[in-house]
Amino acid sequence: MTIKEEIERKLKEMTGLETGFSVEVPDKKATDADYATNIAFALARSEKRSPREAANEFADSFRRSPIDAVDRIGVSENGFINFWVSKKSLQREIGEIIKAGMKYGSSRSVKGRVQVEFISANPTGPLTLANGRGGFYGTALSNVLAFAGADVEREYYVNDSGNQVLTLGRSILAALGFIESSEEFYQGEYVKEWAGRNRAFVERHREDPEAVGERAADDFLEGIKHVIEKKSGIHFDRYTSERSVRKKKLPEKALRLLRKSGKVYERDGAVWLKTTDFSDDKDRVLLTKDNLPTYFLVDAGHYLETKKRGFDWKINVLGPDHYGYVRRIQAVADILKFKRSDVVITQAILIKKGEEFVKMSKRKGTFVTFEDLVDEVGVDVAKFFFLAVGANSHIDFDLDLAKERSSKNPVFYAEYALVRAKKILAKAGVPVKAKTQDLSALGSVAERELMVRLASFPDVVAESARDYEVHRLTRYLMGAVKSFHNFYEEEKVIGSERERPKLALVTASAIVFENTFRLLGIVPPEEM
RNA sequence: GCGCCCAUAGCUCAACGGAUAGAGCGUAUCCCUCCGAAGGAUAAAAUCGAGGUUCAAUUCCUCGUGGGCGCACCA
Repeated sequence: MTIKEEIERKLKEMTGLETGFSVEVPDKKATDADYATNIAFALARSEKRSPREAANEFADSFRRSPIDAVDRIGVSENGFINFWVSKKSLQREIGEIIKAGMKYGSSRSVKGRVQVEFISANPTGPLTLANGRGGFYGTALSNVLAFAGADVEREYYVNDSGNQVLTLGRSILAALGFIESSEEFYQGEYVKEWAGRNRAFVERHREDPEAVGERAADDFLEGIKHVIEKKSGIHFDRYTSERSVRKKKLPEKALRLLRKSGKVYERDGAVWLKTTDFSDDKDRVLLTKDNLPTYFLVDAGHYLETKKRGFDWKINVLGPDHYGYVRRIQAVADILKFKRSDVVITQAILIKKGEEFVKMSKRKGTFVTFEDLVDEVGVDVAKFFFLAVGANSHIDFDLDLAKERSSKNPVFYAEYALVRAKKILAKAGVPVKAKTQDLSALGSVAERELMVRLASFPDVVAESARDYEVHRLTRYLMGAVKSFHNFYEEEKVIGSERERPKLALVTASAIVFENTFRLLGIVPPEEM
C-alpha cells in the first residue's frame, strides 16, 4: 500500500465516507505539506458547519489515533487538511523500491484479458502523424495496463481488402496511364513510386485492379511494419488481417448473432442494424442491396473473433476521423456481450507551417508522414512529445519547429537524470542491497522531496490504468527527475559522509525512472 | 444545417469542481576547484467573451467568437 493509500484508508475509516473526497499532492505554493484532502468540505456539508470547524475537529481526532505514515497534520484557513509524511515511512518506501526493483509500482489491481487495438491504419500508404500518435499512445496504455495486472494483447487490424484496396489498385493503374484518373484516387507521390517500381506486375494485371491493390497493400503493410517495429519500438502481438476475417466467414457469423438480438431489419433491399437503439444518430447498413458486407459488418466479424479468442474487454484507439464510428461499433460490442468496450479517440494533430495550418489528406498526398517525423527528430523525442499530452488534446504541430527544437526536448532532461544516476552507481561499484541498508540518515530537504516523488510512482501508475490518461506518467517523470537533478546539485554522493544511504536513494531513483521510461515505451538510455 | 472535440504564459502543453493556475522552450540575472552545466537558483509572463449553478468554476450549464473533425448501401 502506498502512503497515499494509507491516508485514504484512514480517512475512510474515520469518517465512514467512501467517495466525495480526494487525497492529492498540493500545490507547493499553498503549503509545504506532502498530501492534502478536501474531506472537510464533504463533512461540513453533511454536518452543517464550516469546513474549517470540521477540519479542526477531524485533525484533533486524527491526532488522538495517528498512523505511522503521517507525523504531522494541519488545517489551512479555508479548510483543507494537510499531511506531512513521516521520514520513517519514506525511508521504508525507498527500501521497498530497491527490494521490488522493476516490479515496483506493479500490481494486480486490474483483472482480466484485454485487447488493445491501435493504429490499424489502412495499408494504402504511409503512416500519418495521427497514426503515430495512436501507436505511441496504444503502446503506453498497453504497458500500463499490463503493469497494473491485466493480460494485454496489442492488436493491429489490417484493412487489406474491400473498397479502399480496390481504389488503391485503380489509383496505381491510373498513375501508369492504364485507366483514366479520378478525384477518388490516391494521389500521393508514394502511389507513383510504387507503380513505377512494379510496372511489369501492374501491366500484367491491368484488368484486375483488385490484385494490384492487394499486392500494393501488402507492400505498404511491410513498410508500415518496418516503421512501427524497427524504427519506433512499437510492438504488436497480433496483426489481424481483414482478408482472414472474411475467409473465416466471421462476418456471416456475426450477422447471425446480430439478427438474434432482434436489432436487424431490412429496408430498401439492404440489411440494417438498429444502432439508434444505442444512441447512434442513424441506423447502419450491414449488407448492401448487392448483398455485400459493409466495412462495419466485417469489423463486427473482427470483434466477434476477438470475443471468441477469450477477450471480454476491448479498447479501441481511433483517430478523430473515426468519431462517427464509435456509437455503432459500441453497439456491436454490446450485442456481442463484451463486458467492457472502450473507444479512445486521439484528437487531431494540426499541422502548421509557420502561422498557416496545412490541410492534411492521405488521398491527396498532402501530409507529413510519421516516418519523416521519426527520422527528423528521433523516436524518443517524438514519443515524449506526443505522450506529454492527453489523448483528447488537439496538438499544433510544426515539423520545422520540431526539428529546430528537438535537441531541447524535455525527454533529454529526463534521460539525463537517469544517466547521472547510473554514472554515480557505476562509480560506486558495489550494487546496493535492500536488506543491508540503514536508510534512517536520509532526510535533507532535497532528499525528502525526491523520496516523496518516488513513493508516489505506484499512485500514478494506478491512476493512469484507471482513466487511460497515460500522459500522467510523462508529467510525473518530469517532476521526479527535477527533484533528482536538484538532489544532485545539493548533495554529493560519492565520498560523502552518508554515502551508503544516498546510494540507496540513487538506486531507487534509477529504478523508478527506468520503469517510467519502459512504461512509456522509451528505451532507457545508458549514455547520452 | 446537425453532432462531437478544442481554446490557459511569447510558443507547445498540464491542472478527480478545490488553496496563491503548473512544466518545458523562449526572455532576464546569478551558479562549474566538486559524481557529466543536456544541470541548479531567481524573476517577468496566462484561463477567448457574456451570463448562470456552487461554500468553491480553467473545469459544470446556456449563448456568442475562433479552430479542428464527423455526418455513405466508403473504409
